[in-house]
Amino acid sequence: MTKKQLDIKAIEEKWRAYWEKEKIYKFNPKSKKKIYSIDTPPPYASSGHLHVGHALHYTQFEIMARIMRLLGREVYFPPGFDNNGLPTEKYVEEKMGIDKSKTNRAEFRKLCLKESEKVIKEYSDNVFKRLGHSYDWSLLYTTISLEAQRVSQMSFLKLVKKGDCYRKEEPVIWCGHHQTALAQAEVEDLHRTTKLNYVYFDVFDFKNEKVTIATTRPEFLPACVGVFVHPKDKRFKYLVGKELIVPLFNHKVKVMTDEKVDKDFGTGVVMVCTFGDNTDIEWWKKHKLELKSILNVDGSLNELAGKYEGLSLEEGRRKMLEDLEKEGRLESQEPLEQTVGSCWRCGTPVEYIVTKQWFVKTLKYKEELIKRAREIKWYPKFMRARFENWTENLGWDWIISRQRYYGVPIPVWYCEECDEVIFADEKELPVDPIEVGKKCKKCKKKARPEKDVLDTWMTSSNSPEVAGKWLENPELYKKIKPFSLRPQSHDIIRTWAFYTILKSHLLFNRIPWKDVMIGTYVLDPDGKGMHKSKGNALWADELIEKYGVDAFRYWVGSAGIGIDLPFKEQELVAGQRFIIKLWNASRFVFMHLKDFNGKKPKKLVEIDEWMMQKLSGTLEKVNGAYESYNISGAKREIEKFFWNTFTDNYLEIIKNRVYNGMKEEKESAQYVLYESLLAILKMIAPITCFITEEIYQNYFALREKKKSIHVSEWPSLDLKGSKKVEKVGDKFIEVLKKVRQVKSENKKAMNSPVKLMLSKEDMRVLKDVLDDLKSVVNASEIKEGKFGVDFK
RNA sequence: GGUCCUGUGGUCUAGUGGUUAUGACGUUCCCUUGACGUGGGAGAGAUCCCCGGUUCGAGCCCGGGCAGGACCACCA
Repeated sequence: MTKKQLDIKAIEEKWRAYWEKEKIYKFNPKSKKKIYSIDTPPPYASSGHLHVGHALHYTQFEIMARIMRLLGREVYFPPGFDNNGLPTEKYVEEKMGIDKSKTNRAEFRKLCLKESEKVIKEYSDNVFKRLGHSYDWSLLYTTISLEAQRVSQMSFLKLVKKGDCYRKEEPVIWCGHHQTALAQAEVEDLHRTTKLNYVYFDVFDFKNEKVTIATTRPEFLPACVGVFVHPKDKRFKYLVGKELIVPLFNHKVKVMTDEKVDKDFGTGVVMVCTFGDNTDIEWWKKHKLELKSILNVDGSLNELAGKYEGLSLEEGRRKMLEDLEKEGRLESQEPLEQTVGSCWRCGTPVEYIVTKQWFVKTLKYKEELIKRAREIKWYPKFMRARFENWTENLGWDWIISRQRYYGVPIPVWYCEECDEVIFADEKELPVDPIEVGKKCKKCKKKARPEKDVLDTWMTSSNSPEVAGKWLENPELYKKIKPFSLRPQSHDIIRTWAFYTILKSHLLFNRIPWKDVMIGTYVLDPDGKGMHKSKGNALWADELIEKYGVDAFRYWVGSAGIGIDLPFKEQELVAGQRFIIKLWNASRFVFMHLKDFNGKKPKKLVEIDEWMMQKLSGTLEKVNGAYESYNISGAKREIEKFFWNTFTDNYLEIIKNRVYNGMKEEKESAQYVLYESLLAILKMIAPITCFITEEIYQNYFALREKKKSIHVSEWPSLDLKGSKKVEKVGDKFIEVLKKVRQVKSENKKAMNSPVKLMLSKEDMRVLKDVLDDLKSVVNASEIKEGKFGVDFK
């Protein structure tokens, strides 16, 4: 027999092209099958270079799509790309070397769109198609498409109509670098060491009386609007109601009390500024303090900062500290570990400024949202706790307006005269208000278009509606909603999952999807998070180049859902071995199926029947694991069955029969070889999709008459298992193992000839399978007696 | 500070109150058998993080620790 080398790359290319040409994964809306729809996470379309964590995540639910197809569902699996928002803006600015604030919005958006298209093409080819992903490409969507904009704007208008969306002047979280408002979910912790400064304040009308206040943000002195002490703090009782003079700026502020003051922090006296932090906002609202906004939108100090105007906060702080020191007002400084909020994109510490923004009501729906989330099945279950934890702790309504250039425009105009808000008509969506003139209905004056855009989550939260063509094809949408599955990673439960559940609840009064599957989070081999900046990120394309896609997918298949997984290259080696083994086992099987008549024999040889029983049991277990998103559990079962039962044992047992056996015994083995190999291929096909297709097409396709193994049906074996056969087979394997052990102990080859002695009991059990036993252990005879292996 | 997850041979991992505690990688020894040496067989290697408790019986359930991780909150 000539060695047939496996050319993995050629196989991958061949079937990739075939699947695309034959539209194997096309969704058929007329199908009678139950629909399984996937609300895919649209990746940011950036470069085609993908790190293993992402590649694993996307492949993980892609495997689910294949599984559901195999289990008889009509799978709706649209690919999507997110090219809406800051990352795209930044990418275009950097690549083109332009400053977006110096171009006009329409032009900049055009550039972004053009760039996105290129990137999407690159990404689709180099990543998704390369990895063998089974999307229906005719359903491709992007978050910046006109249709996505329409959905996003429509959802906005509907929420406004329902009274769940409002515009209000509020302090908002602000990124000075990006010059935009941020949502709570976009803020990340930044640990740093700063200085706690002890500063003297004079007490008004109290000669020589001074109060020391500890502050980490002296640059906010011009915005100081009040001073607080704890109501039960005896040290400062005398101060309450008096006024202090703010150093450097000399305006007076009142001393008040609040329970929230920590007596033991600093000096126990706190200044409130508008706004240095969250507590400032809380006290400002609660005690109805004056508003002194000292920040420009770029984070620099404005005219209220007097001679410090125009300085950045950092510079302002330095200057003010210098001046405080000169005046002898800086008593001391001490280092302080603190955590501040920062922009998740650029790391700039966030500030708070007061502007008019659009909000979606969320706080009043907390409880309802938690109830909704309980209607959804979470895989793994404990991930729901993250959602509940986040929802319970929410402190702000969702701010949806962003001061950015590129994004979905907010479809409103404001009357210059009466400040009346003019909303777009549902029929004219999508609309960019900048490009459309509107007049105020009341005063007939020209209206000013809104320049802000919607938070990108405003669109992403309607991914089921975009992917499912809510407005474009309502008939279709009706069929596939609610979606069957939302696959996503755990770090965006508080954003993507949260906002999607919120939007679905508000717009449709139902859940967006039935199941949520949280993907595996990949760590580096030492168990640390992978980051480009840390230099420990591993690239999927390099691994695929080295081991092949199937080996990579094999590794993906071994990952448990919702847990962290340190990357081990070793797993890819194991995958490679598995693929080669599968290939060789198949070659062996086909060698002996050349004259197979394709019929099920009237009677199977006992060991063959046992094999079919084992197969049937495996199919059942794998089916159950697959249905509950337990890919790794299923994979373990398949592997155990394939490697252990099928190749190591069964193939060895029937060897002699298929080479030299009588017609009936050979036909029995042929039938079982055919059925069990086909079943193995199908079971593992969702994971290693290329090699299984290759093997299927080489032999099975002719008889099975399906275009691809990936649109074939789950094997159904009509079997009546008998306890007796099971017992015989298991005993057979037990004896086989014992003989192998003796041979190994005696340093003999596995095919060395022996004479075998079996106990009376074993003889009785094995009486119908002695021929197979004889051939597999190469025994010239089997006699009754005390168990023994004789090498003479 | 709150919530959640995870601690099982050297490494990774399965484990659903009763298993000689699963498998893989590594390691040692043997076998160039007619699919495969990228193979086959055998072996060594585990006080199941610690301390209590429930139970006839705990890796698994409960309580308390310890360690690692994630998410969130607070920080004047």
